[in-house]
Amino acid sequence: MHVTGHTTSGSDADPHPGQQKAASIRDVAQAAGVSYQTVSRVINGHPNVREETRRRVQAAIETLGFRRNATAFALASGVTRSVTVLTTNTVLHGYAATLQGLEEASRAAGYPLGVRVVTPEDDLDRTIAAAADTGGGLVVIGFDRVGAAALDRVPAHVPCAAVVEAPPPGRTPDRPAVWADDREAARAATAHLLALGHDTVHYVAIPASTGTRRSAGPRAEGWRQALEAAGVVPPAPSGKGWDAQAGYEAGKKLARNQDVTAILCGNDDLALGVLRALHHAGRRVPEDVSVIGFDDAPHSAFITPSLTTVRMDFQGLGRAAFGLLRTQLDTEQQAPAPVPAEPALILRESSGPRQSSGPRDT
Amino acid sequence: MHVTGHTTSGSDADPHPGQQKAASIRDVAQAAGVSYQTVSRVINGHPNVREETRRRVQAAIETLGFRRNATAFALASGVTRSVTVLTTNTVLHGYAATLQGLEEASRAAGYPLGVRVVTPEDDLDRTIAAAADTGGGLVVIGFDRVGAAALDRVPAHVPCAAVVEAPPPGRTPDRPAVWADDREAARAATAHLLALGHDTVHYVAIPASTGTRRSAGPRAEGWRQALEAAGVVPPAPSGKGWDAQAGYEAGKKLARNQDVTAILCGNDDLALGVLRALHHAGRRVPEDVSVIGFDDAPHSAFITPSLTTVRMDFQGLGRAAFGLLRTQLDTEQQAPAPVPAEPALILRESSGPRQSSGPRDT
DNA sequence: CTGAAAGCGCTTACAG
DNA sequence: CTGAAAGCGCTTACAG
Repeated sequence: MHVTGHTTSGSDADPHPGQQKAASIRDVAQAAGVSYQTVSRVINGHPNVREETRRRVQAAIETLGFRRNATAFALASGVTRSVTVLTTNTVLHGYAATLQGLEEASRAAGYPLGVRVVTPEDDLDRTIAAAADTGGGLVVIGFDRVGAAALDRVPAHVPCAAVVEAPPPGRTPDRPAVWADDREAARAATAHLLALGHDTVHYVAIPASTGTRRSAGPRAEGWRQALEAAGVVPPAPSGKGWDAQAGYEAGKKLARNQDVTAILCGNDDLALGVLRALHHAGRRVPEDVSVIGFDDAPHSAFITPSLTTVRMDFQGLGRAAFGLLRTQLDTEQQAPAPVPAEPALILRESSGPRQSSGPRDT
Repeated sequence: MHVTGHTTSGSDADPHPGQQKAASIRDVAQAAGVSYQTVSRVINGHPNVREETRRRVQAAIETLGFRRNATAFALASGVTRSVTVLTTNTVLHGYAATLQGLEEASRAAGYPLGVRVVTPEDDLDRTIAAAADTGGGLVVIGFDRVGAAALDRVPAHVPCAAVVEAPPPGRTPDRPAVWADDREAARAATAHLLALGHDTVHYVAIPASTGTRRSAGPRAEGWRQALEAAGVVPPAPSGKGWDAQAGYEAGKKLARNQDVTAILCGNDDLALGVLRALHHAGRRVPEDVSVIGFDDAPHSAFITPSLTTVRMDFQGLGRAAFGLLRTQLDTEQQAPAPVPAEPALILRESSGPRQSSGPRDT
């Protein structure tokens, strides 16, 4: 049964929630016997304040429990130290982990963090403007089409950093951005399966982040490159979505084809669905089919069979993106943004050598 | 390989990022040939404005791309429509899904949403004060000890709503709060296993949210009640953590005991670990052991065996909590907060009748 | 229906 | 080293 609590003080109509008003800079000044300007100097750490004066002001601040009004500060100074992240999703592993990294970094730096989800139905420009109105800067997560579109539409004067898929070789994003080399990681994962004796590797794709262009995304490209480098004609990729259900659909079809002995998936959720479909079809993993995922989501090490996958340092990307934004927001010298870890292939139970057992007679 | 992009306009030293200043209320007034006060009336939808005047102001607003400065509005009006959520975690299913619901609801209402993670190392009071300084209200996620402690320390004058575990029967939280009846859900899940013929049900617990009190949390209590109602002495609960690794540790021990034929877990991650441990020990699920989880995380339907679990409407809780906060922030009449769905037992492959096969001879 | 004044709580120059 | 003034962009009463 669902239940809701009551309101604390009962009355809905009372616009004055009791409690005295917060102390202002002038209250402190009066208590310390100085002008409020001097209080401003103290709370901003200005050098030119006599030691004893500073002490007196500090004492008054403590006593009154003064905290500088952030809104007034922002309005008067024109600086807003805050970040709002624009993303299409907050729960899928890649997004959630990136968000986690952003939160960590913003917390360490003392920046408030805002989050706004953008959906395909939204008026992108309105959403961006509203987020920018908050002051501070934007970090946009551009892993998918809508996210990438949002990034494209951020006005040039708005401080902004992005975390994106690996851009095409030689190309560099228009905006400050961070990414991991998932193209190379996909290539390496595919090459690994080939080296295991598989004739080819099938690919279950995540949706592309680019619009109508030729690109199918870095992961698909890396997969294709590895195949072509081995003289193998890439089979048609499948997959229409991000989640396990989409993986299941794609997996059902692949499972029917006895020639399929190795599958690379665009993320671990897809791989989970593929595994399930393979199980339903009675095909063993890794004996009959090898499966490799992407991202190393938390559950991937614990499912059975445990999932071979490419570990991605999304948290690191989030932290780095925050660093990139901060250099635009804060003129003071600051520690360089931490460097994310490289993607790494994690070998587990779901992949193995091609078994030369059964011939291709379905 | 990790790579970072460049900054857009090159120069780090340029404090003026080009672009003209945003239009103010006065700019609009001048363009429309009225006083800025009239502009204020128009943007606030005041009734007493001549239709033609309104139109002229609107036109000027469009032309200049005016957007009301949120900071100035907040300072002058004293109202801040924003929420910041205080949580100990953003990625575990229950937390992430609650956050998702909060984001949805805040977006629908046009409220900016902030997120701040609190850790045991933090000075709670400082963190809370900083979050409250942002203006607006707080929503605290009190599923665990640190979250519950944070909730306790929110000053009385700060608008605040919480999402918590089910409180002890008859007790009601000090603050406006929402919760689901997971006590009853745990009772029902346990009763279901008993009805399936299992002699007893073991419990792998999530950490308790209360401090040193007697309570082990509603889920543990519901489990215990169901056992006692059936005249079964509850075995000692296990589990020391939230994640699959903790479940694996607990599962290893339970797997050794051949008397164990049914296990209820405090969440799906723990259940995943338990499943893995059972697999390693060669005990089949559900033939030898039935396992039931809690929460219905996204992957639970796709693992093998698929997980019987209690579905929790965390998103609904998030939405409801936002509604509870909004009534404190906004005096205008508003639609009542949506009611979350009841917890529901979802039967899948991991649970089944007690097999009377082997006797208890280990 | 519309304008001129005062103020939200702070900061940034300007004077001593 | 410290104070008095003006202003950030808006709103809320007060006058017409």
